[in-house]
Amino acid sequence: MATIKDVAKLANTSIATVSNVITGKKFVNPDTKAKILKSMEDLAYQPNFAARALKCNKNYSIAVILPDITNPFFGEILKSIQSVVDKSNYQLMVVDTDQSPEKELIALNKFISTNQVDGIIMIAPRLEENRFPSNIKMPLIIVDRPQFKIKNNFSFVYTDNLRSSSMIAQYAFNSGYKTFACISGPVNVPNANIRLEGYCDTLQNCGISKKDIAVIRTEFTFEHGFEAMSQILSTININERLAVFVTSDIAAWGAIEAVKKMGKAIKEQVGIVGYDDIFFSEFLQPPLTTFKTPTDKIGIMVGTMILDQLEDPNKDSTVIVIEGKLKIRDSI
Amino acid sequence: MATIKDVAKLANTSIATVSNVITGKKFVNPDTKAKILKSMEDLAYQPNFAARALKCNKNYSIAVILPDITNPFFGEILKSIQSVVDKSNYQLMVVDTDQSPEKELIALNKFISTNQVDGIIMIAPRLEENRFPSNIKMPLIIVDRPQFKIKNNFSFVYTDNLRSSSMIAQYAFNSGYKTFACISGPVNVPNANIRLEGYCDTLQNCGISKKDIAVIRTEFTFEHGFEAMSQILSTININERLAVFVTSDIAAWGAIEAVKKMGKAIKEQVGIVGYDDIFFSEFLQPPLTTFKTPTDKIGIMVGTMILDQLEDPNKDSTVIVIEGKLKIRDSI
DNA sequence: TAAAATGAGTTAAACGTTTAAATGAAAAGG
DNA sequence: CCTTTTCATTTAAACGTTTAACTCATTTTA
Repeated sequence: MATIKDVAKLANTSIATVSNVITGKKFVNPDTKAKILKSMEDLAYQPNFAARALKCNKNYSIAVILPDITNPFFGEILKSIQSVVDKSNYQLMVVDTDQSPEKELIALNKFISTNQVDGIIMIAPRLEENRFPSNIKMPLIIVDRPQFKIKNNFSFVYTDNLRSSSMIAQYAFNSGYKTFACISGPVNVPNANIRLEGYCDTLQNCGISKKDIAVIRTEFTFEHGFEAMSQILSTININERLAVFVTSDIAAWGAIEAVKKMGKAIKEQVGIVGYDDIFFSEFLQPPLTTFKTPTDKIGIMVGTMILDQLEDPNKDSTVIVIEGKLKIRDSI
Repeated sequence: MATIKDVAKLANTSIATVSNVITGKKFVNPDTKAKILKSMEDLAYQPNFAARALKCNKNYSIAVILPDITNPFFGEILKSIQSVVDKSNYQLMVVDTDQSPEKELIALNKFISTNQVDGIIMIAPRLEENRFPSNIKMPLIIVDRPQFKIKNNFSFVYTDNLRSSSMIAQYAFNSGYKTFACISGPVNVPNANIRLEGYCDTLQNCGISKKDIAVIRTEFTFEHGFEAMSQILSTININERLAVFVTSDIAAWGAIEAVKKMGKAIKEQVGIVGYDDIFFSEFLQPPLTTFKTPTDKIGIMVGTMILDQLEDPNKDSTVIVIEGKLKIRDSI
């Protein structure tokens, strides 16, 4: 592997001048520059990453910590982040934490202390606010989770889950449903709590008593959605139309299949509304009404923000709320 | 950030001795060692990644280049690779190439020349054999794609797609289907070609003429599967039971929905068999018969192999063929 | 008892960059 | 015509490690 030294020798200049043409931070005589460029070309020279990182205290790497790469929702955000980061010379290091807050913390601490990355993006972390290290010196963006209450210098990019679940409740109520249920995610997922809250509060404003709303907390999977829905149907006596807000599309799909299996009619008897709008939601039978979290916009925002912050280290952290959209299809 | 120098000063030793306890390559007096360990603890010392990388010519990073992170199939493999790499002190750099051979080549060349990674894993690359750079000095593992014909020093981990699609054909034939079709992937995906080949060859051995097998080549998506299946149904006159091999589960799902929409009965009139066995295949209506590519085994194998090769640089490259399994469910 | 071997630790060079400070030739100023 | 300024380039230090070569005290060997 050719080094800057080899280039300098071949071009008959000093290392410093070669460095100057590489970084472009100083003027160098066009002739000299051409000679150096040619030498670099000839030797297929590529600057050594580690040397540069050591000297500049910059690794041109960004960590992305996410709960489950198998979930297309996170995949879409990651892909969208990459689409903007690709245009810079940063690389993404990806860590799948298997939905474990402990693994999130381990990964976070590792990246903070070893300085192998220049910035960190955490997508939908489950770690409790007060367990986040307070001495984080590099840009940290928290995605798909609302701004923390406790003091910090993190950036946030998220959709307003309170508002969206309120819209969902309102839509269900307006569609003539009389009884209501909610199958929400695990209690350690902040957004699962917020969605439940927004749904219930709004229904209450519509005159539905909170204690009449059946609530199940469970994981975001097909099986758990199926299971929870079965349980609701076997518990509740549906005399009137029942609306169920399932706070993730994948679980909503499970719920739909459970309803079908019990021989009930979707929409006529039991309405289902999901959350996220992942790629298959429009293909379900019936197509799932759900709230779209715009993964593409989020990713682009996050990518742009972190590059900005890396560019200008004393740029302030920011909080961005992105607008989602209720996708009305045919399940409620 | 504390450096090795600070640790040495606090422990009242030389930096070399500190380095010796860090690397563990030389014996150091237990007392001294304890003192140093304590100092490291007190200063929350973490070795600087870049310095180490520069000196040792090792970055403790592995690149993973894959076509589409949004596809759970690739996500599962990645996750499984990570599960083993996590136990070492390597990190994964992930690049999504958007199914573009050009982007694959760009990413590959970048990683080869900048030495920011110590090894490369390519999952299901579409790049033509002869376009792979020949001067790759680091371990390269190619996953889910058969061994190249041309000379190289790459490792391969894959399932025998010829054999599995042969099994599929045989199963379809034995199940009493009389007419046959195949909806396979893009022509630049080697496995799509192989699956088609295995299917057709085996049917031919069963006495089905190749020219009687309807073939459509299209992308691996729900929409394309739906589209292709609709086309087949509107073209072919089904007097006898039709078996369709759709070479990816996601497209197979689309195909199922198309059959339903046309008012035909799955299995009785049109049988569908998929490929991959991704997470939702068992939940489809009817549950999809498909060939399971064991993403977990593959990932573990790949992770183990690359760590082995990084450990011992003059270890030979290897070729591993992993056994998959026909998952018989209810769609054919 | 002198010479050789061992053991634990230190010194200093090296990895490949960037960059502040130094150089020295040419241009501008008085 | 000598002094100052400007400009392109070079010299050398620095980033934080690892490691080969060295040191020096202690133990072993003959």
